Amino acid sequence: MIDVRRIRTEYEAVRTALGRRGDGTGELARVLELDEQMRQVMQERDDIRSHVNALSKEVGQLRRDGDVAAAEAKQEESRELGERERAIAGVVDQIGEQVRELLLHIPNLPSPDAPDGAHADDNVEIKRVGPGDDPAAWADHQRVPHWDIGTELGILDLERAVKMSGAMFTMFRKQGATLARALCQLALDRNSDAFEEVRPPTVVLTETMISTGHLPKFADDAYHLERDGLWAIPTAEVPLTSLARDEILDESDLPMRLMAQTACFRREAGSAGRDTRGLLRVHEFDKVEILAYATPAQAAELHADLLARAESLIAALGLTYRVLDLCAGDLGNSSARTFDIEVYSPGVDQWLEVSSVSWFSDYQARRANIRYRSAGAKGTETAHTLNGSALAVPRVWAAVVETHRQPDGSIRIPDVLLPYFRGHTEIR
RNA sequence: GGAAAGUUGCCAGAGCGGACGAAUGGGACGGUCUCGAAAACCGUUGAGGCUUUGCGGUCUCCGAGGGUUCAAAUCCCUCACUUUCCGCCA
Repeated sequence: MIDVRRIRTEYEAVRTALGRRGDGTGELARVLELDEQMRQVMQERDDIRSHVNALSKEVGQLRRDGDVAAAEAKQEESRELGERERAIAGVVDQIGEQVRELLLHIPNLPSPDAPDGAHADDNVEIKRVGPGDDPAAWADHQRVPHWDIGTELGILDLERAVKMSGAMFTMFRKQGATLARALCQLALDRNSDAFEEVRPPTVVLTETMISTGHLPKFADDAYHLERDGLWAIPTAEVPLTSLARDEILDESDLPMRLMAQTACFRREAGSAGRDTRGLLRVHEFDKVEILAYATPAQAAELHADLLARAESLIAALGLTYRVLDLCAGDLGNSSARTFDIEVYSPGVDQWLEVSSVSWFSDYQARRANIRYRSAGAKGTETAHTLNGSALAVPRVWAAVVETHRQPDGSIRIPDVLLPYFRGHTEIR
């Protein structure tokens, strides 16, 4: 949520920044108008309340003095004011709700550092490691899609997953299941130097989904357990961001770094028919997320660190990848700046987005009411939040299997995963 | 799922219609004393909105929401959570 005061005081700048997203600045003018109106009515309400409070004190005094007649006169006066107060207070509340509703739908301001652009095509590649999609770099035995490899080796059983749960659900078996687990374990182990491991709930309240910006705008993308008013999380970002909701952190505790492996659930409502084969787009998958709460001053350095950590994992798995600086028009709703890591996977001959590392400035923290207090300073400030996928299983699983397929059809297990493979060095 | 008790500031805990944003104790911070520290003593110590160049003014918040009243931490209703007991259970 953007700070209303910022809309009030820097209207043009906010409008211009939002304009860079390309999807219009819609209700911004309406917010400004309602806010103006609300402050006026609020002032009026507070004046009446002040008057009522004063009268009530006088009534108390008069009654103690035994002057019942005078007290009753004051009561009558106060009663009339009370009626007006109720009416005006109702208007304030109503406008307030309207403003909040509008604000919840307005996306975050892109960072000035985010490149210009309207579409994914305008994202800026800032780094490439390995051969990427150079056709000369890949052998025929690597040009087999993971669903074929998985079936051949008996490590991926999509048919039975569909029997249980329907299309776009998956099931790993044997060494395939081991690989899925090993990837998560590796991601957690490599970040345990600086991140606290958390195992949060995967089913959460509406308020928890609102805090990160997943609701109210994107309700169609999430699984909803209506009977209990709960939502299945699309990412561990959701519970981890609410961990500190409505709390005031100590500046000395910042940055606060958390990581969690959870199942992630996505309805993929808007992407029917795309990437339906194999593991590229699925309804449920495991992911290790790394997240930080920070002061504004710490944010840039942390953002770079999260990216470096996500990147080093991909590199350690021997995958070829590129890093994209997302343009303003392609940023997620809540993000001010995002770097994506895409792995090139030779079997499917595609760049796969495997990680998204974002800085949300104070957008989520304001929704979630997460503040911090500096030693000695008066009052509190809104914190910043950042997060990134350290490792999302299905696409990385696919890339590992396709990249490391040997001429004899077996899969070489990357060295960093060997500790989790009970002595095996290959999948066959 | 059933029953009982509870939810007040950083913590403990009082208050049970009017002088209560809230006693008291502890903690933390600052000061006096001291070569320094401890002890003692003094002081400060919640969050937020609107307004103001500033001093300040004003409103809201005692789990949440509603109600009664001139006036609610205090009375009434609903809900959530916590603890204990019973039931069920990986």
